[in-house]
Amino acid sequence: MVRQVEDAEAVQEALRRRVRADVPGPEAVATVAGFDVAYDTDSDVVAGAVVVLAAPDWTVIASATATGRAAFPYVPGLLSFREMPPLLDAWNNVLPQLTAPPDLLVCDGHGIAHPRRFGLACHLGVTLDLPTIGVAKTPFVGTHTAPGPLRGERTPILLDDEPVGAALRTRDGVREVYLSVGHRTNLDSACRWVLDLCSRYRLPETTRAADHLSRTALAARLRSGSAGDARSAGITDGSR
DNA sequence: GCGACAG
DNA sequence: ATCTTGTCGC
Repeated sequence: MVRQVEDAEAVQEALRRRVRADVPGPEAVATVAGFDVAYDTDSDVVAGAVVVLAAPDWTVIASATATGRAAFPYVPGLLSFREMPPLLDAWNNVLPQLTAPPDLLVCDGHGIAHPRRFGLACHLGVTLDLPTIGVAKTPFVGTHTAPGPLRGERTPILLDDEPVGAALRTRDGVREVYLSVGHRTNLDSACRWVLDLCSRYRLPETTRAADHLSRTALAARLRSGSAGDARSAGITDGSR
């Protein structure tokens, strides 16, 4: 497993140079995709989910899941190697439902706020070559002070004296979220769109919908035994 | 050397 | 991530 870790870190070092974290973000966002993975710790079964929401009210217009077995352990700093396989499978399942790629991707976890500046959001963004933001529920690396209590207030997350993300208050009085650029956008734009996605709850609608779907898919997969049918193959119908 | 450590 | 009861608040 030591070897597995060293290889993964080498892959990160190689791919990190493709990350674009200081470029203009999407001007307009017609559709945004949310990504999440649910786990069954006993069986090692995982379920990845992708949801696509449409502006301006972020209604779910498409979604898909994919289930499988975790092929990589959870190692802090190497989360993407655990979550990318189910997420890419779910992505491939949702693509046929779309007429155009989403303008923005939002995933659970960090982007460049990462020990090697290459968190899950970077890996996903670089792989799919689309604007991507990482939104995490807890800090990972760097330091920050508490932002003010009102929606929209934010403070920088500093790592080696560099701003790599923001602690952002998405609703008045709630605990902040920790966001960072994944790929092809910048911090201001990322904060702007995350706030737009948080009109009712602390977490973005993308995260909530993807989280719900991944849990549902995992439960369904655990309920209906072995591989072979459409569900265990990961083929799920999109909403509409 | 000793902890901390996204999900 | 996941395991879990009650409880506070809109």
